[in-house]
Amino acid sequence: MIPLSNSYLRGMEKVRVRFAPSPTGGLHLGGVRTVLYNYLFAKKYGGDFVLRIEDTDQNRFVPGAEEYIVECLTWCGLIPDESPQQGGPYAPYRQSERKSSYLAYAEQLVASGHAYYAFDTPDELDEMRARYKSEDNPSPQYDSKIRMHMKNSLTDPEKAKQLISEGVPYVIRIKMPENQEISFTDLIRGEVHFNTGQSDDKVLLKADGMPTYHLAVVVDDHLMKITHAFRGEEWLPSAPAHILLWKYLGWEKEMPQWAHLPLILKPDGHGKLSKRDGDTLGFPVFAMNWTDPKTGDLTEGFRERGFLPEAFINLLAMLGWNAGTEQELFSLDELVEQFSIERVHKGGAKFDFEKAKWFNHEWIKKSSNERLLPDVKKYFDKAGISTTDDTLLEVIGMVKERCTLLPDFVEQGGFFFQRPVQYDLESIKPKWNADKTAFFNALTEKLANLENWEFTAMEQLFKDLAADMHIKSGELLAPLRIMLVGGKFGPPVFAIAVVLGKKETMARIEQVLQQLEDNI
RNA sequence: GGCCCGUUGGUCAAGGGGUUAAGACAUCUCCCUUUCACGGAGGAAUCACGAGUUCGAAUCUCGUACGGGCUACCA
Repeated sequence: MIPLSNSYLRGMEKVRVRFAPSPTGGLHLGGVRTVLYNYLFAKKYGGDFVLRIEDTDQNRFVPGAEEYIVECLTWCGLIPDESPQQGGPYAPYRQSERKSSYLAYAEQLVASGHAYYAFDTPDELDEMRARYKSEDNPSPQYDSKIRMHMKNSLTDPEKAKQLISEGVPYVIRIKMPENQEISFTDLIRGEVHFNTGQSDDKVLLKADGMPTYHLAVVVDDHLMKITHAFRGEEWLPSAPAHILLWKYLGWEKEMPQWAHLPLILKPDGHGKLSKRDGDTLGFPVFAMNWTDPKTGDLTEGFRERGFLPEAFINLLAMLGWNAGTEQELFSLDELVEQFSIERVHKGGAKFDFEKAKWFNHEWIKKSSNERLLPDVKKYFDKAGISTTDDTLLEVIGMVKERCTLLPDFVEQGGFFFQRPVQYDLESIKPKWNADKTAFFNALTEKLANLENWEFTAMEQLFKDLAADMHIKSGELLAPLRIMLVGGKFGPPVFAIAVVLGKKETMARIEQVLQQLEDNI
């Protein structure tokens, strides 16, 4: 933990950050990276990381999505200090459960003249947009120029009172100043300036009584004492409205410091990465598999694709941040220690799946066999190959440098536990002859009598026999490999034979010898 | 359209007035390895453009171009 001396840390106040997803579906790469940067920042300064569920939109609510998000965070090792599941001093952590508290704040804003009631129906809003739409203004907004032509408590206060008493549905909108400069310091971008005349009068409280994101973030960030707000760059345009809200509610001194994170872009750089890109480009964009409860559609996740959480976190961290050194491989602890918000990039990064795989490959190589065991075992189980921990541990050690994704272990190590389903006979048949048959017959005999079943003894025996029979051992090694492994891959042949054991090694040689005889 | 943000090899990027403009992924060549990998050596490849400031600009300023985001009773 670092002393609270940086300029962006106010005094001795405890750092508190939050990740506030809305439970509408799978958790996207960019979402996890936002969590990660939040988490790293909080932990670096000994602060708290809170998970708050922004389920204010009943229409978009998807059952199971919240549980899914929690599971993703657990898989990644980014455990919140406070959440709907664990609770905490500022519970509840689901905005739907805090519904009752927002109305008062919205009304306070109306009372102070910073917000107003609006009664326009969706159809009337459409009509307004259609009416003001022009080439110069393709998307008209409900703003300071237009609001006086609409149905609200600004245009007709008496009527508004009446409508409310009659129970006519209404929304509460913020009254954006006509022409006011708003500046703030973004931790990543520096000074950012806006003119309020460009922003619309955003709805703060919806007709169903639920707050919109705009009201809910500021109220909850305030109530939960959030000190630093990290979110995607797509929120930058609405930041002025949020800043105004902090001011109008009288909380300006406690406003969190903002940091708008760069976006993660499609590999071709056109637009932000979305769920559909994963489907078309052949790589996952979600952290874990997500099944849409309505359609039943499955979208693949990094976890199921065979990524280690360590690698997933690592590659995400490097998408928009680096330590300024040549180090690229970081554990979560190292990231916590070295992360610095000032080294986060301003520009979006195009996602490169090849590099992502490289990170996983590196993490597989540097992880202990014991660490890998449970994950690898799952894939063997899934393939219906039974293993024993002792042997699997050994096999993992032998093949891990050849594995990029977890499922590769089955491909690279399956033959240790099961006879190959197919033998690549084609690559040995052309050069096969009676001498070689004789050699392998002699070999099995000698092997049967070999007392110490270990690498050098076997290799010596093999070479001596080849020399005796005047055959180059190089021409013999390839067939032997195929007999044991099925194809031209894998660790050194004699190392494989050691693990296979005498009985199985000889059985495989004899089996293929037989097949060769039948075939030629 | 308007507003905002951005721009160093194909990709991630270091570098913040004077550098042969790091490193990694991918790619190519070679070495190691009687397989596949790992590993090692090397190659090709970059400061969007135009002005300005300066003895000197990838670095500072301004324009332009291009890219992205936002422009909902979604977040």
